[in-house]
Amino acid sequence: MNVQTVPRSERVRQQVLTTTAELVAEVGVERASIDEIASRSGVAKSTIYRHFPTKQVLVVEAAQSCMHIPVITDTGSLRDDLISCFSGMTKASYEGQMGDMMLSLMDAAQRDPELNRMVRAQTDQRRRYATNVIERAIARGQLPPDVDVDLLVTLISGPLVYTKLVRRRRVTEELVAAVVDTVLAGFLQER
Amino acid sequence: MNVQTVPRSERVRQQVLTTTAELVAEVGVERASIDEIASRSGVAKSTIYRHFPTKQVLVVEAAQSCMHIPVITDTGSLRDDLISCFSGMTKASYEGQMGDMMLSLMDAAQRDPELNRMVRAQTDQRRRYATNVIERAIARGQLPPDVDVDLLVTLISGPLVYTKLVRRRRVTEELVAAVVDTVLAGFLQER
DNA sequence: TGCAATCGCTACGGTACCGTAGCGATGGAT
DNA sequence: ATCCATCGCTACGGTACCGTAGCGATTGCA
Repeated sequence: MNVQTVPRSERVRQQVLTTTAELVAEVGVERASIDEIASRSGVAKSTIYRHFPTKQVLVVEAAQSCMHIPVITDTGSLRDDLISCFSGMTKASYEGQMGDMMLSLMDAAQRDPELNRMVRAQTDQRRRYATNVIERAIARGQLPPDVDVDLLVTLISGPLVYTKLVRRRRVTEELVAAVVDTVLAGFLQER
Repeated sequence: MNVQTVPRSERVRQQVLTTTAELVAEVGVERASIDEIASRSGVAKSTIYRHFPTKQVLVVEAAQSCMHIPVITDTGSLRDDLISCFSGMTKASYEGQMGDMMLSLMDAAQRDPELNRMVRAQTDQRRRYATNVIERAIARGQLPPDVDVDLLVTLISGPLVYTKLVRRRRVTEELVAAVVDTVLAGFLQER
């Protein structure tokens, strides 16, 4: 059917990865067992071990496979770019499957060096996106050059993450806008 | 030695609870086993089951046993009260043992109704403390009466929780002050 | 000092999971 | 149509954990 034939091996591999992500989202990293992944995915356990040497590796790859990259805009308006940036990151990190996996991944990362590197890399990447947006605004003179960029990023990221992971509420576009507006107002006034 | 003799039963019970908290802080809820708690605490496994019917109950009680209540001040200064309030809550919830337990507790709470009730009760309690401080300030006319209290609490709590749980950095008194100052500045200017 | 409650110890049955192995079946490229 | 890589299936050894049971030892109060 496909003009571009997908290798059988790759199909199986993807099936295992998506099933793993589903199960981790449901029951967490620790309670997600290879046996369950096997029976759910229809892929034999032995086949899973032919693709992934261990459960840790499988979980890490599964998590990576469903991390989307947010789109970064450059409209010239700091406010709009920030809202767009953080809305995108929220969708990518805290909605759907990824949202259900996040807490368990972060917990497991406290004890699994491999997972830890992945989670931290992801966090740093997110912060870098925001930092870039802010530094462009500084270059345009929309923010004073001595602004505490790190604090600014934390002040915006924090409430969104907190709303999702601690309060377990949806992070709406309105919330993102309210957070950005209030924080920017605070930063612009304070000096 | 003690004038007030502590019942033997109570000593053992406390020993089990503190050991459980320690182990959960180390390896998380899922990997904390009764056998390990028994050998670490020096309390026999059979004795543990004489006190706690199941592991879930034990974990819940252990977590509750090391939740401290922050002291709430009322100095008349909104800024100072907020800083004091959130510094206290940070110490109580995100430092020491509790800090190491938090992520795993929140993750486990996603699947354990008992734990979930406890974590949410704790979160709500924290928010109520902050809400009270803010409403006192509104009564004093230090904030406009139509302030979005919920958003304000989220804007302050969020960055602190994010700093601790996601970035895994210490929440310093300076950070609390910087967050409170910036957020308050944003709220006071915005109208 | 005696007695009843409580404890520690050891062992057990049952379950769930990990990761491996062997073998027959399948499927897709040639 | 053939053939080799890949798969599914079943079974296994080993480990870890849960929660229970029985019994002898200890503790602390009377």
